[in-house]
Amino acid sequence: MLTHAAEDYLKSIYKLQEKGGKVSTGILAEYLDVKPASATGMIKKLKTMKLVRHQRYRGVTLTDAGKAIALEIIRHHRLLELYLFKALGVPWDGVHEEAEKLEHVISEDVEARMDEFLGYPTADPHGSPIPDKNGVVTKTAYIPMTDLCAGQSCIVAEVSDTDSAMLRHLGSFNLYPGTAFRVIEVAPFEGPFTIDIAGQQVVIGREVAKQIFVNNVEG
Amino acid sequence: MLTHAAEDYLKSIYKLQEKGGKVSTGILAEYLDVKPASATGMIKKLKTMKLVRHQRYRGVTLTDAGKAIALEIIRHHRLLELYLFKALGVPWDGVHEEAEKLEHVISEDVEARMDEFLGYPTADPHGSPIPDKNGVVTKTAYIPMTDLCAGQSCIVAEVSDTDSAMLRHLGSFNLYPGTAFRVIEVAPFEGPFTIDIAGQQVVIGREVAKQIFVNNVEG
DNA sequence: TATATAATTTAGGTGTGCCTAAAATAATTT
DNA sequence: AAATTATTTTAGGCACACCTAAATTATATA
Repeated sequence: MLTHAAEDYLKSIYKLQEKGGKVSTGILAEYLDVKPASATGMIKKLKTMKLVRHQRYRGVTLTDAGKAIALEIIRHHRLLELYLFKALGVPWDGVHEEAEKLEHVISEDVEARMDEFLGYPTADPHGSPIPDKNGVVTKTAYIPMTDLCAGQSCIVAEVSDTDSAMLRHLGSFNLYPGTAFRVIEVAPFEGPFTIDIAGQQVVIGREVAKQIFVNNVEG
Repeated sequence: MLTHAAEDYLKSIYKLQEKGGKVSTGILAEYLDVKPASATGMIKKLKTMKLVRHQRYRGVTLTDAGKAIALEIIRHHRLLELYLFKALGVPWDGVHEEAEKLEHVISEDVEARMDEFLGYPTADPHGSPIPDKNGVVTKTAYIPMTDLCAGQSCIVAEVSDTDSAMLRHLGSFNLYPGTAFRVIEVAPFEGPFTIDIAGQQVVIGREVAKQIFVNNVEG
């Protein structure tokens, strides 16, 4: 069995390589809030286990074995998030933190039971896809909210799950995956978005909008 | 926050001192499957944190602070066992192992939600009492099954939770806390018990009987 | 091309929790 | 009381996952 830290590294490498191919030690270290030297050390360890490929100064990539483990951990995480949300009513801005600890500890048996209870779901409370038992992820190309123009309407598909204060903020006006809204105005010079959610007008800043991805864009 | 290992030590000291007052380093080490020298090391650490009292060669005891933490961990453990059993259908011979890992990781918030879901229960699937939020345990003096005589009937109150093979065995003839049975025969010279469970005759050996505690003895 | 800057790796160190082997202490037996 | 046995403690080590500081290597700028 791998250590928790090793699992976290694999998961992080997977996420970073999704948007950018090879992952540099520095980026990885920053993502994990760890010094680059620590990341180098773990990369070496993972390399001896044949879970990553690595060339000095050229970044890391996951091997198939490494990717399989990363996807398993991500599956644990997202199923847990959804379970905590639906079965225990944990608010959506709290599930990430909780799942972060549980994901390393839950057995395959308990995971399968949660999966069954939830009816074999495909997305977590933030809209991120849940890999299936075999590690297959169905990823859809969502549109960044920042690409929207005034007059367009859409449905929220996915929201970044890392910043719980932002999630509380979005929750306060019911902006969840599945929620529909229409863009009323986009202020010039990288300004904020004014949108209409079920008749309510809400202003959303650029930084927040960057974390929101949408679907079914019309108009 | 304490380390997982430290929490396990506190929990073990609590359980051992329940039946025997002061706990020797050797007994503690054996219970935790660790060398005595390792136990000495942890005891020293816990002493500097004022969680235990210790005199060389005279054993350890928990301080009030240490006891409070031990009871909190035990509460986590037993609530988790019951939750896994009732909400997710994990078989009773598997919940102990699973809870052992989860107890160190679950938040107070999730625990409170499980407690609410379960209707503020007072015993886990093995009949062990669940301490309340303030660390108060209502312990009842149960009777060891080995004290029973032929002709007596009773209700199962509690069963040791550590040996999962034995739990599977007991489960196979529906011997759970709450199950009623009547002693038909006790073989002489420390022999086995023959009992009647809902019309079925079952033979239970001494070693197994030692792990069973009963209630409401009649006849 | 030489030099400055940034990224990466090496080297050495910390705290935790475990280990073994040997020494010290206490309890038990003769 | 002395010797044996068992328990407990000390001493020294190991693996893990992190750290800082310095050296190396690559990239960008003058």
